[in-house]
Amino acid sequence: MKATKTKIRKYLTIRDYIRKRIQGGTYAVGSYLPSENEICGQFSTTRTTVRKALDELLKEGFIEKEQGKGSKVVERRKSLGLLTVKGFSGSIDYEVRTMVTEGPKIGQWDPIIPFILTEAEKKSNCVYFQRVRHINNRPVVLENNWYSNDALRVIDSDAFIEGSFFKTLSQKYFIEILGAEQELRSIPAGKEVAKKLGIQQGIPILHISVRFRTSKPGLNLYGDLYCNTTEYPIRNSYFL
Amino acid sequence: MKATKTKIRKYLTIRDYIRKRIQGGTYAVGSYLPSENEICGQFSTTRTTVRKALDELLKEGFIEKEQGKGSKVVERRKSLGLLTVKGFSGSIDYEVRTMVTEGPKIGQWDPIIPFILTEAEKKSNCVYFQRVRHINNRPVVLENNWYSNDALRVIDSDAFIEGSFFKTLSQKYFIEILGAEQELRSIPAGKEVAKKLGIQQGIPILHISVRFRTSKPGLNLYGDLYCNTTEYPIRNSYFL
DNA sequence: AATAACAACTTGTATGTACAAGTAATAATA
DNA sequence: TATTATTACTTGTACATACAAGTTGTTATT
Repeated sequence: MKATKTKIRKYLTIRDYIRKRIQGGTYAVGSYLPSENEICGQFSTTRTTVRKALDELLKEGFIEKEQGKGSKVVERRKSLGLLTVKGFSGSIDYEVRTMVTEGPKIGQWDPIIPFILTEAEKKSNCVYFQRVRHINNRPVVLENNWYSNDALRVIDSDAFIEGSFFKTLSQKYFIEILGAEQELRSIPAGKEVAKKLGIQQGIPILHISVRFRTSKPGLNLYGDLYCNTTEYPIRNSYFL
Repeated sequence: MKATKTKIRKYLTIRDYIRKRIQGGTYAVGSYLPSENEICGQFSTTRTTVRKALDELLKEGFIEKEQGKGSKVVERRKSLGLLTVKGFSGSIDYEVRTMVTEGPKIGQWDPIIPFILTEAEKKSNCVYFQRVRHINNRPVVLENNWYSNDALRVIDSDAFIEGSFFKTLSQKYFIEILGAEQELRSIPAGKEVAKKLGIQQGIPILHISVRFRTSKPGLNLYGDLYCNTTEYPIRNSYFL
């Protein structure tokens, strides 16, 4: 018999402790963590172990280190290679306003999802919602989202922190995005999409199917995006 | 006066030593590196330092570790979030055949590049070449590439290892891709692109502008890709 | 007042040691 | 023969310590 001996590993304990405080806002973005020696004191351990914990947070994109100064909490989104909408000319980030146009509500898994669902997901109901992202008051991205209702309950759109679903997951549920798989296609705008994005039918549209893996076991977020890239291209980047 | 004292750091020495042997094929993909203790012996140091070197190679995607077994050399492309062409249904990787259709030759910087060139690049001549990637003997991706001739000389396309430019850079010049920035757009196929991809004009095409950052200072690779995604979507993924 | 030296912090690199835990082949046992 | 235990490797975690190197504010000097 193999007992489920989840050996506690000190550096993971420290990592999780600090991460929760970053997610919850106790350690605010831009501020510095306690020094490595202070953390050593709190957990009665050595710098080797504390530094291993901080290395994890560094890899995960929660902090960055500055020799002689300390470990600074950073805006995590920047360090992930997530797709973002950016202005066509120049590098100005445009203000994106997000409107929830449907749900969240319980529905059926849409066969448009090009990823193979897990057995658990297939058996589960699915939560669906739709959003439209506006730039300069014009609709640019139509986004459908699904996730398993067994893995996470329905969250009312009014409860979205700053209108952001991901931010809500992080700050209220301590759920983080660990990675994603994407499929990109160029397609002519269909009737529905054209209507919702206020463009002519047939205009080339960037279609993105994405599966986000999260830190919550069993929870994947599926997305189906239609982007009007004529004015605002989609950008992403990643570095070692 | 501040002397340029490039303090040698042992773990970087070890990292570079092993990396070159991976790049050059001395440590083949799929094989295991010498054990940490053996490396300790070679460099007369301790496991702490060797492990730090291996951690770097892990981050860079050159190896993966297996407890109780060793450190295995892996195909690096898989661990980078680079865009790859995948089959529409199923997860089979299709065989992609690449044909160099122009160059490499010295030419002008094309104003289509949407990234801001460095001063050094602007002043330098630029090396240009064009490739068409085929799947099942049908053209799917048209790719234009540029780089500064001051940073890297012209490489004859006959010298491409297995037809791959990136593989050539790694194995012959020890130059690695550190990251990339991309812009994605959906556009109607123009006359030239339609002709080279064997499709009708106006069909939606995925247009990707990309800048690859490399490990060689001053060397960026610029790409301008036109992908026919009707049969084969573009995929990429990234994980922490 | 401006500058230089210092002190007190921070993170970075490195040594040395010990034991836990996973893997694989071998030896002992039923 | 088939199973189990042992052994000898591998990587993983953790301790304790030391000094290098970068940052910042204070103190002493000019």
